[in-house]
Amino acid sequence: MVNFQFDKPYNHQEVEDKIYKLWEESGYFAPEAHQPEAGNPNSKKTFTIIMPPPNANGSLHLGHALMLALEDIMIRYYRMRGFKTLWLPGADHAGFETQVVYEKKLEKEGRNRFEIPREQFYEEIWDFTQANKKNMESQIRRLGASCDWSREKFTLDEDIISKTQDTFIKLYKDGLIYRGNRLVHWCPKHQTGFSDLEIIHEEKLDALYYIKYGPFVVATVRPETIFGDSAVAVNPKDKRYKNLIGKEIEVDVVVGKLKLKVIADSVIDSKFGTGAVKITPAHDSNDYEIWQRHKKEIKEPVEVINKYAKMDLVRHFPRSEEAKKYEGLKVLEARKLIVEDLEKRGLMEKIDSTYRHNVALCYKCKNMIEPRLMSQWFVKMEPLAKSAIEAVKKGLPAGRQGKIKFIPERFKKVYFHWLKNIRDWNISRQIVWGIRIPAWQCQNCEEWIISKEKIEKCPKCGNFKIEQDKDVFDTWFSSSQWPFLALGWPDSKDYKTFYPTTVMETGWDILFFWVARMIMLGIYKTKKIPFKYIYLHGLVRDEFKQKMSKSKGNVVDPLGVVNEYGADALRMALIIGNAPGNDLAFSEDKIRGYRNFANKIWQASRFVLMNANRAEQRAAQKSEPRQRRGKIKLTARDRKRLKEFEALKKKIAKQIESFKFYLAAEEIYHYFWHTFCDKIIEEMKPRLQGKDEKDKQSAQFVLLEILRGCLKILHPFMPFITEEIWSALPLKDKKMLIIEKW
RNA sequence: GCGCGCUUAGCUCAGUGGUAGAGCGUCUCGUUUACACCGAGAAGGCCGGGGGUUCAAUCCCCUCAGCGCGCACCA
Repeated sequence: MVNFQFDKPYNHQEVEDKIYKLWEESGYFAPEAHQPEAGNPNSKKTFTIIMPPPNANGSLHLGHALMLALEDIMIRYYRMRGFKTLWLPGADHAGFETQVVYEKKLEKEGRNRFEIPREQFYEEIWDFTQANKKNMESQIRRLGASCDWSREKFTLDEDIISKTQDTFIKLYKDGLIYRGNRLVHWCPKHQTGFSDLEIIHEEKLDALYYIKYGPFVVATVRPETIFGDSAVAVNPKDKRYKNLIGKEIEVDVVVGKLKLKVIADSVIDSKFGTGAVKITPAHDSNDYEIWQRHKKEIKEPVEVINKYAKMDLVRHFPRSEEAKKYEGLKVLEARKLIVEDLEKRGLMEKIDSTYRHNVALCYKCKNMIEPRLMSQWFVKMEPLAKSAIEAVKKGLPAGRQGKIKFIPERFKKVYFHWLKNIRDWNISRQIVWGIRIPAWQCQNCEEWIISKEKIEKCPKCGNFKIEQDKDVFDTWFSSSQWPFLALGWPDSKDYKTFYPTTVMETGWDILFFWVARMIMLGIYKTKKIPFKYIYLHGLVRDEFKQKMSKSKGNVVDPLGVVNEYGADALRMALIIGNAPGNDLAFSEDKIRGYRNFANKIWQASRFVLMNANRAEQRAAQKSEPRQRRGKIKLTARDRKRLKEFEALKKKIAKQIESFKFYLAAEEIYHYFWHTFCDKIIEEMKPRLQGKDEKDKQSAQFVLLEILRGCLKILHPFMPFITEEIWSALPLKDKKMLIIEKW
């Protein structure tokens, strides 16, 4: 009789932690430890995934669980196929994101980041992320991820910081980074500037004010910016204003009178409003663009709103009593006041209160973005974007590298569209938590010196008052270099062995933030594509297809699910029915279904093993199927069953290799339950009870043979239960299932 | 404004140029010693509307509608 007792029903809680420990102790997560044998056709091939490093500022969510499930399926499959397989885990310091999380914590404690010295603030967040990182790592383990912990990297490891700064320096030397005084998306709450990607647009109902403006009437939603106006613009073809173009006009702006030029620009739509627009280059991005084109005609931008989104007027209108009234008012308060003042003076022509338009908001706090003129470091994107387009369209010319492929393909279009219309990237952030920009400025002559080392003396004017830029990089600037930096570029063995990596698997929501930029900077630094495939998964939503969010209270904690139903069930629930790029509806019913499936596997295995006799067990110890079969004569029907199974195996292999995990998982689920259990086992029952020894042997052989095959196929999807059952199979010199041949 | 996606059984979704599929749910039956986290069976769909290509369309093309989403410097 078989020498094991399976619990009934299957108890994942007793199995999962134990199995993960065994894997980890075995060392098989590292490519060195599962070194494929010679003679294996795949033994020289590598399969590499760099794990998108989760933010070390909280717990894992279902999106992480999906990412881990997908990547672990690939990794386990290719490991079992004899590839040299590396899955490199990491953790992200996640600059701005983490600082915001930490600031919220400070707020609860009644503290504020601006009261804390920079170094102390950094230290505190460091400790905070280290604690979170540990927690996160244990959560990743709970989900069964077979990643190589010995190679884990953190985005603030010393070498990563240093090499990120090197990239900045190289870009600067190549003329791809410049210091630009430009209009930047500024969040008054978070007190930092952003790139174009960190703002969102939302439609809003606002009033459109028609203001008498010298000889014009201009329409604006932001009358409070009138103090900073630099010009008035019309369309060059607009007959109404033709003879005013180029003239200077005088405008009453309550706190004083402004002398402004009338300029012509073709972006002005003569049908909108009155066809005349007041131009405020310091506080509006359109107006800024117009200023860029008409610098010689327009007077310099005047900033009348400060970084707290409050009025800052008096310095521009020192003699005006009215200006004092406005000083320090918040933008909306100032708007109310200026409307009143304009009305008092009879300067308000009319107010259209039904105006719908899009406003820019901070993606994090959803407060209004206040565009500000600021000096920041910008990356010139066009040349980088060009190579990134080529890498997907034609492949890189260097070293005949193939094209990067998208799964699903439709994201290619979105990718191209973004890259073709790309604008320069502001990488300066006015926060503390991140990699310091290696740039120094002479406080005397304002010269910038780019250097990782401290600069003592200005090379231009000889002054000794030099200060380092207080800003840090946009996190995505370092993240964009992650694949090659995490592998120890440029001379590590890992980099040489595993780069370019095979698959980049991540959410489509960070296609621009991360994926596109990894391709750009990867090619720029290494001359190679960073990965061959991009697999983009969708959002995990709740059972009603609602976005999960804390405020809605519909967030599902993956660890809670693991505790109750097991990691294997969770993985199946995340994979099945989830085509790449599509959002997934996640429900408790679904997980329950796959928990039941786990039990089904358990029970069927129990049955097969209880019915395998000693002879069969001895035979099963041989490694080759033909040896295993030995002298057993199979019936025609049994041979057919085995053939069917071989065909299924091939089909599933093909599905996995073409990234159709949702199909592969469903296929094996269906086969195991409704063919193996419902048909094969059922038809074997009378034979196992029968008197015909030969027929019995044939039946026993087929059952065991298909079971072991199913466990292998199932293993990438449901690694815990399959490994546990595998350990009970009667096999001699058995390896762990994780490194068995698929 | 530009672009993308979706519309198939009550729900969530697969799918293929040749008379419709899964899971969950529903209904009926069943306590056969692997499993009630089970088994046997059933009901349930003009595959969003219209047009076209084709011997044949849920699948290809056009168009309309509804929903969702991305990008975007129109005051």
